[in-house]
Amino acid sequence: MPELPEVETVCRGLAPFMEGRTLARVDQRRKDLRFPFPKQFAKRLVGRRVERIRRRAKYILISLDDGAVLIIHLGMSGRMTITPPGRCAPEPGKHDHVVFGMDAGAVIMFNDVRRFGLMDLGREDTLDQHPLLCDIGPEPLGNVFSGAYLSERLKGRKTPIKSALLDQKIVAGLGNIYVCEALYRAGISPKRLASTVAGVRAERLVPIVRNVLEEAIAKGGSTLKDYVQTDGELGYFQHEFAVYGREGEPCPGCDCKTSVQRIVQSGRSTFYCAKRQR
DNA sequence: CGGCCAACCTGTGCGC
DNA sequence: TGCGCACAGGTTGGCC
Repeated sequence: MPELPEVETVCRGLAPFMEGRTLARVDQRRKDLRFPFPKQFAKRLVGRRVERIRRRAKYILISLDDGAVLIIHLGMSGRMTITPPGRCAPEPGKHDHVVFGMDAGAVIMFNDVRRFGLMDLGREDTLDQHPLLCDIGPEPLGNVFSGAYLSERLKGRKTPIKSALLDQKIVAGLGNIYVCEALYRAGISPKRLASTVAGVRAERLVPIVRNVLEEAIAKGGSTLKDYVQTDGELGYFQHEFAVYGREGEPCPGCDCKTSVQRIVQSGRSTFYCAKRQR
């Protein structure tokens, strides 16, 4: 379920178990995910101390004490499992593709059924130029992402606003769920051409996108603790969505019979209220 | 270049 | 019970 808020939550969950600790053991259990692993992957990681964990777009960035950065993307089905120090880690299963053993005893497993995820190694000092990161747009929670910025980027775009917001070059980290939710809150139809959102609608949309993401991060943070305590799974907390996955249900606050509709846009489900979103 | 679609891969749930 | 199909939260590469 990894969009920006989930990836942020995973980063925060990993940090206490990895930051300042050394990678004592790295077990790479297959040769590729979406792409092949880099050469000498495990070997280049073992013995390195983790300095910092952070997120950029939907990427997890783990900087190491030799200037390398482990870049991880969870794809559609990737997840991280943590077994805290002192507890017995389960045997890796069929879809546990990488196992990280920390010197303090924590065991972190990367699990990804569909293998749309990826891992790569970059350099801290040139990370901006890394092929996976160099074309990505501004963070939606940062200062660059303003009404003026979004407006400018939507100008002249003939694609639906839904598709434009999913475009990681325009803004980083939004996925199918949070785009649906943000457009619902903003009262903007997902079918509306992006160019017609430039201007006042874009000004309105930007703070709504921020709020949707911040709320989701806050909820992730509050459920995170419990998850690590119980079965160690990170990234699988259930949010309550207004429209996503609610086809046929009345949307919150709708007094009419109009219910949430599901349509398909460029091959992906969009959920929206045709009455409230224009 | 902009925009659309298929493809990557596995699992699950539903209709017949 | 089994089969086939639709669908799943992401991204890319190829085509027009």
